Amino acid sequence: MPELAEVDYFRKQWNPGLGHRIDEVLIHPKARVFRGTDAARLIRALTGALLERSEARGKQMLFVAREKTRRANDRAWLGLHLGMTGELRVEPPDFSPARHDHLVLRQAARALVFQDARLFGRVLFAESATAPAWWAKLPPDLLSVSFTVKTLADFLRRRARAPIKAVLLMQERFPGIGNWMADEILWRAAIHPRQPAGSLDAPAIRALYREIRAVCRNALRVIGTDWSEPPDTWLFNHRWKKGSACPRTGAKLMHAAIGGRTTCWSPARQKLVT
DNA sequence: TCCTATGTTGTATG
DNA sequence: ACATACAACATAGG
Repeated sequence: MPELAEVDYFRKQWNPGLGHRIDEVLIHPKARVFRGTDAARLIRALTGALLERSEARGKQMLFVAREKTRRANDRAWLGLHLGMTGELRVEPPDFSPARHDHLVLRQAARALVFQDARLFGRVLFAESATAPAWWAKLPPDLLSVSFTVKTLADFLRRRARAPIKAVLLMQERFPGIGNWMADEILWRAAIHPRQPAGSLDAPAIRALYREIRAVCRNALRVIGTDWSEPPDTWLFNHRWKKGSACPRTGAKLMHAAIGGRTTCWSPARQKLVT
């Protein structure tokens, strides 16, 4: 479910817990979301710690806590990835975790819950004075000044033979873009999802750059703020149901698997060019 | 029963 | 080594 804006929306669901102590940590230790993570150490470190702040970068979230017993500069770094079905929510403090509630941070006035039915999500953890590599090495935000037309063009050249739809899903360059955002971007830029990434000319690359930024901005503003329904001028509201019409041309939308993912496009405005 | 799902990753192949 | 394609992961819902 979660892409850039949905992730930021879920991150903010835990805002009521910032500035408050964690009294108890409850986990399902054998859940797949803890693969590669020392869950016992996570419990030890976060119990009694003060939850200070949070951030989101692409689809990755970070929660930073200060431990009582460690040196003043040390922090506990909790990374959360929501996978396909992860969600963050708040429950009353006496809440008991259900089957899919794999991590619960219990505080005096509330419980912060991470749920994930399909277990494609992930929990990361570190204790250190500076951010761990899995956070510090994340690629630059698509709305930051370091994502430029040249950055984009260089990446497309390296992935020249892959369909542009598959390339937009690569998190190493397009953090936060997922299946619906990729389709929305290509539809707005009038680029066919099967178009090889290396075959885009300079005007197409500029259009792609512009629409990547626009879709990120719009998604964060509309969905990321309060999960508002996007307007019908987006592809978003039409892409899920087969047989629906392109909101710009009125022509029938097409669906096919491209890059291993269900893809929706408007053949009336997205043409393969050779 | 079969198919689908807003994601990543390990592995095979070129 | 690098780029590409795809099965696998686990569960719920239509």
